[in-house]
Amino acid sequence: MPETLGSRLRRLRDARGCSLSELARRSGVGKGTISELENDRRGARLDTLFALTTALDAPLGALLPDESPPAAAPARGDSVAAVLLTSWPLGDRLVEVYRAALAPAVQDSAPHAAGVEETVTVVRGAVRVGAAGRTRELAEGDSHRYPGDLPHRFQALGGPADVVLLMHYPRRDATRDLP
Amino acid sequence: MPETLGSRLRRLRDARGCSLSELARRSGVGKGTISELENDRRGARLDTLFALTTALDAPLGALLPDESPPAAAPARGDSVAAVLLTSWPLGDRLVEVYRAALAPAVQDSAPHAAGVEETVTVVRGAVRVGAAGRTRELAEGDSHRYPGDLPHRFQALGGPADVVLLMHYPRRDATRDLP
DNA sequence: AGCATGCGTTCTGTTAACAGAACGGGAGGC
DNA sequence: GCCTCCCGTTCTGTTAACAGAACGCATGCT
Repeated sequence: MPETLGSRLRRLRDARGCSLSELARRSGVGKGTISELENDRRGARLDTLFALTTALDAPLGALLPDESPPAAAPARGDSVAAVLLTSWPLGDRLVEVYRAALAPAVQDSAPHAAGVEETVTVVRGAVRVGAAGRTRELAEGDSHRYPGDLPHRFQALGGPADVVLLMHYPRRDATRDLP
Repeated sequence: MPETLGSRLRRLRDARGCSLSELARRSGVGKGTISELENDRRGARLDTLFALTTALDAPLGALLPDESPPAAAPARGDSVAAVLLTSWPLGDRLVEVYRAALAPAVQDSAPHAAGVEETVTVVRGAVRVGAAGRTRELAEGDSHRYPGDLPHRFQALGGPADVVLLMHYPRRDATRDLP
């Protein structure tokens, strides 16, 4: 039986020893709504879920598919499998942290939006990475930063490698395009 | 401006260099829907958010209020607040990735177990960090690696700073003391 | 100039999520 | 027995999220 939103909600409510009617009272959400949510007879709006989890003193994530990184579709690439660990806004910018596994084959990457910077830190193995024509060879523990708005390339050397990839996105104005 | 769902969605989309129309095409969500979501003119259903984050290759959490759910309680020193993002075993070793916020005050750290290495990458601000007597000054985007089994020191320069911290433990049973 | 293409916003009709009322059922009290 | 509470489900009318079309505004191309 696949873990559905309704089952998670019911389990959470039961765990709190809270009746459906009482949850309706405390959360301000209608009884019928909760009943049909628990039986997967309808979808939910975000504000509804938020009202429910708040009343149950649980984080919103308690109702969501155990997404976290693993379920989040790994970024594509023939020889790169990247999983987003976290992202957070810093003022008007965005920072993302990936864990990535590199296969020995060469992986070329198209340029990203203007102003993006990437930083790679090798956790296992050795890699050659960087902007096209300016790649660097990194051993375990080494880091390299390069512009992400130019074509760039990943390549593990002598076996698979693991890296941590930091993406640094700039302000949302620049729209320069590339040759 | 207090970080709304619409702003997070727009930032995420911009970060991917994806136009609103293209996101509509890829996700199957109507253009009008996305436009009004980004301008906070309506709330969203969960399935809609899922379709959008999937098309953007991001976890659902990227759109939700920053409740930093899965991670353990922050480890803290006087001027360092670190949150474990992920850890994974590599053979007989262990790698941990932290996101850490540094206050301007100096934070000295006792040596860790022998063989531990740390790598710091600055995400915002500037820091001085490294083994005692051999610290380095890092600007935004810079990285520095140093031995964790010697006394070392963190210090944000000229305001609070954010860093990503990689811990490389030689043995798997090493404890997560920080920093 | 004119026409095309792509962008983001606003408009329009449909559908479904919602609150609350009505319903049926089990557990106690007297 | 009957009455009363509370439970969870189902029904009913309202409201708003939605898809898609229509719109206005840029930029580019001949």
